[in-house]
Amino acid sequence: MSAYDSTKTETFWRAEWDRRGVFTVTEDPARPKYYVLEMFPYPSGRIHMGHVRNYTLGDVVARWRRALGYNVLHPMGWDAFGLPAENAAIERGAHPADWTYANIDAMREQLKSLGFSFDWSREVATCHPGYYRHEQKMFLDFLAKGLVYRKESVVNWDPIDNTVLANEQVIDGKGWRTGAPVERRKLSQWFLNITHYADELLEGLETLDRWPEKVRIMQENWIGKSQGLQFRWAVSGGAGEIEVFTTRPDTLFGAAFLALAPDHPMAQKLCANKPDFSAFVQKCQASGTSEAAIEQAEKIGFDTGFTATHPLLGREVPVYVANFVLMDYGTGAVFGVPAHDQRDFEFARKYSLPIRPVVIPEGENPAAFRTEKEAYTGPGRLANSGFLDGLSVSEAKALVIQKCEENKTGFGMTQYRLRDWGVSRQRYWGCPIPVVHCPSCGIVPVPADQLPVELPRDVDFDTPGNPLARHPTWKHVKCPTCGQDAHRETDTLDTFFESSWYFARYCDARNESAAFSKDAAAHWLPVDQYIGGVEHAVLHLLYSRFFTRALRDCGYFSGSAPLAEPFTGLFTQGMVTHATYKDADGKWLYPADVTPDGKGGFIGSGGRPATVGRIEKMSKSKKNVVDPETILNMYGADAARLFILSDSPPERDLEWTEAGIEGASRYINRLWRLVTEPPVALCGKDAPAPAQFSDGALALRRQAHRAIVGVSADIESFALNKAVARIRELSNAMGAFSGAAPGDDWAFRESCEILVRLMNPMIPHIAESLWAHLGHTESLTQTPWPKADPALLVQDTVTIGVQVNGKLRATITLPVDADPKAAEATALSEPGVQRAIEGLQIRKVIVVPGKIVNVVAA
RNA sequence: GGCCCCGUGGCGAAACCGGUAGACGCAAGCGACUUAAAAUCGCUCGCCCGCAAGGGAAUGGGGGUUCGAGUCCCCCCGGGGCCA
Repeated sequence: MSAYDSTKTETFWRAEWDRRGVFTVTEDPARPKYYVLEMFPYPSGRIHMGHVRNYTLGDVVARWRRALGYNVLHPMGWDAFGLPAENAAIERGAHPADWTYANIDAMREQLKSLGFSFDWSREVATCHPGYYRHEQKMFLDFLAKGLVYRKESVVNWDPIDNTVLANEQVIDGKGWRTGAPVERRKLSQWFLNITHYADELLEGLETLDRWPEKVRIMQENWIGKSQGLQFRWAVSGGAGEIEVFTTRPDTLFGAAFLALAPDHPMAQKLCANKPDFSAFVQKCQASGTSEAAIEQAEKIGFDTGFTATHPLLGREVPVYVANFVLMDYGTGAVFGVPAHDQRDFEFARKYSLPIRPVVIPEGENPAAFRTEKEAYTGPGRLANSGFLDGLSVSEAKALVIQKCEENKTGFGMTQYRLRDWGVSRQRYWGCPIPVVHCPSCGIVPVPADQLPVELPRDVDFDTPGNPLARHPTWKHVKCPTCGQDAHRETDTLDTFFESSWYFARYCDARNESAAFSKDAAAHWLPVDQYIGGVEHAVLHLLYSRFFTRALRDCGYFSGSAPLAEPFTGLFTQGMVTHATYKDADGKWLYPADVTPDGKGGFIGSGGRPATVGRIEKMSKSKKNVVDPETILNMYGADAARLFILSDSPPERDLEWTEAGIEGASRYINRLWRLVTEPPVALCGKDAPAPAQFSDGALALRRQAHRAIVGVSADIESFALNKAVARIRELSNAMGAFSGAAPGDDWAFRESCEILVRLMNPMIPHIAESLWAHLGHTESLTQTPWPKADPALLVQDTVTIGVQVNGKLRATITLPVDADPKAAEATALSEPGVQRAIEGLQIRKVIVVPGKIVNVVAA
């Protein structure tokens, strides 16, 4: 038999799968459904190793579920709107649409060459009007439902280009292209009311038991629910009242000061005549505006000279303006309790304010307890707090809220860190927001029968700013209500909008009259297994969870089974990393240009020495990238898939190495030889099983049937590196098998057939080829997963360790059902055990059947 | 600073409910085949002592629980993530 030709084999089988249409799926109510989805890519033009890993994981799941008899939906599409297309237009003059569709064509070919079992008939591209017309309808439905509103919001403004910048286009506070300091401008923008669902999104997390704990915690933190008290303090001299929010109403008696955000209206009012105030405000802004930066910065304050009246004590406390109070959070005003908040503590030290403990840890004497070095934030009982004394923290919180509600100075309330989702982008390459601004009717939705509002094709990128806004005709329309001159909204939607519902579109991707039919959604949703990078742990996943609820409330799903969670299972894969290389000048080198010098060092192109740097995530900037296409051409899809599944558990980072892909490739060739040049001549395909097997054949059969159970469990739990190891173990045993006894050929063929089916989800091309070689005409894509024979899974003997005082001294092999007395006797008769207990008294012998014998001696 | 995750041979990793630590692979070494190389096949391969048989200490460090701890508990060190 000739050497394995991966290119020929792989090309043949991909064409064959295509010809037979084996991955095109329709709803089959007779079988259980399984929806496996990988995060769709941005069509940058080329796939990278992260894609290969992501889609290989999904493909294993999809092929395995099909073999188990599920009705599997496994689609693919393109997250096709976004800034890079506009950059290409500016830099190369390519039209964003042409550039995007060309990239899609190129990447589709690349994905196809990896043999992924996608149902390409359901492919979507979010930039296609056939996709975004439904999204525009959703926007209007949300608008009608009160889930969309408009408000003023701050944007990053580049004063040279006269354009709005996305956050990622702002580098160190400067525009990425112009380098000009970015200004903050207020614009009227569209928002989605995600906070309406804050509680539901939080509660829903508890039902997601097949999500990583890590991601659930991230979302919980992001939503950031906190319960507390909002109440009023009167400012001295009749200057007004200040609304204060706190999550620690229990510590009210420890209040030493009141602090306002620098941009709080009351701060502006109280300090209007103070000459130093504006300098102070500038100083606050200099330390940065991010929450993290403020936390690191020194706590500074500005004494307004005013006091505020403590609502329960009647005492006066000073009012400061402080850099650590944020206008965005709560009411922009806090009261400071130095003994129980670290920031307040530092602040009080600096300005010599009293530090009065009011929560005393259990077991401490209230009279003696002091907070000397840092604030005490733990639990305890209230003291020095009048009517609260002796209560627990939670009891005191409830009582203070109750008191404030009784005397009408405040009320209990819940705060969220989560903000509403701003979806307006002043960009061309996005989904147009389907509304018209009319001078007399105001905001008017575009009537449903006029959707989609399509992007105009004739735009220019010669001048900065939004091409839609300066297009000569596009935005000028008649008001749909009154018919007078009006203009279109020129903002487009955030691209997270498209990715918030694409999983639902796949259920019914060619539906022209609706985003998806209720029946199709009811059949396929929710996604049973979603797979992607952890970088989308918060935004994309939270937005999708929100969308599903918003769509539900707009009647998109059938009433009998209203959907809340779009993804019931989530797997977040690790990154693909690679060593970095630099030349003598410190410039990054591509791995492809670096070769080992055989002495542990490396040589770059031109024979110049190269140094190896850290292993890092593959990135273009560090050039430590390996192009999947190069790998495919050299080793084939199966080898690439196998390597990416071997060794590293999928949730951990995977280091791409040349040695690793070489090893995978060698194994593919070994498999080929194992089946095509077997150590035992194969018997006929349908030869009857012999009545008796040799010991060797029996051992091989046992191993093969155990592998079925093991590999199944490993795939189920995403331990694909272990699944690969088990397959290798089985093939190693088969390679070492040399039986010539009657029936050995039958046992070997059986193992071959099991092996090939087990490896099929991972390396499907060679598996198909070997399956055909074994005489089968049916494709593996139609072949059920092998079933283990229970009789071959039971062990009749077991080898266990014998310890003396916890140290291993011997191993013994016993019948599985040996009684403990026999196990003890065998164990004690072992020479190693005898040696170890020589001169000692046996105190006790612990026998755990099937596990261990431990002799305790002294 | 808070919360969460992770530290196992030269390397990537296994080790189920606490019960033989290192499966599987990579790298390395030796040998066979070959005129030679590649490929392939066989053997060795965590550390220390020992020719061996065997023994000793070992899962980041320290302590604890237990007949028995990589696994459970406490403290510390180091790395990573999220939120501040």
